[in-house]
Amino acid sequence: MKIKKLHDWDMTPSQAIALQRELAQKVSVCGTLPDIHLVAGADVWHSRTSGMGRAAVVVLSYPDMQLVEVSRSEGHCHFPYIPGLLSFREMPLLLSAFEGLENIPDLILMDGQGLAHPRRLGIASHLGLFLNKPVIGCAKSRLIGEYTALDESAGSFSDLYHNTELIGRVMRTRQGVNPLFISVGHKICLEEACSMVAECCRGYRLPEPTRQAHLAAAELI
DNA sequence: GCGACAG
DNA sequence: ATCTTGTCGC
Repeated sequence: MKIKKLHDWDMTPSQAIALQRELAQKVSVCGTLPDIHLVAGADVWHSRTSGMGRAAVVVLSYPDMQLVEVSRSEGHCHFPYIPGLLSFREMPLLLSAFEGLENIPDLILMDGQGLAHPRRLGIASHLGLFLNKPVIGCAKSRLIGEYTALDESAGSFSDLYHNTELIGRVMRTRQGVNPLFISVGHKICLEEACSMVAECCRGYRLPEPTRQAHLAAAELI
């Protein structure tokens, strides 16, 4: 798929933070979804020894959740992992993988936060600006925000707040497992983001697009 | 100053 | 995140 070049990636952490503050103003935190036929999942795998990484994007049919396409991209990761600056480490590879995609997804589930970020520009929101598509942030753990304990049962949830601001939702997708941290990435509202994640689950903790992207990044697909 | 901290 | 088999629990 075609991707517009918003900006370069060669910058210092403090420049990256300034850029995040600017880009956050362009994020669309609402929007009605179009008809969904294809849903993509994206994830990045990192080697512990070499500085190499591998991004994987999978496209699944909706609501069947059948694998339609896999696109991967490998390379060296230049930017270090710094909490709050994840996209500057993972996005260059991720965008290469999206460029190789032939089937254009209607919606993307990204492994990581969207608005649930100190400057409201987690990797899911950042990705949404590049792709100009609806993106949902679907993280496996918390970056920021507070929430009250949720029930152990599948489907239970709790709102995630940063001070008084609602920034996401903590959702148990399966009984007895740790919850997921869902937040708006781009061009979607929190309610729709949560219902889409729930509709993409097939008995596992992770929704199928994210789960299969994780497998594809580890070359298990 | 100290602890917390997506992947 | 990565390295990794069996093992414990629902």
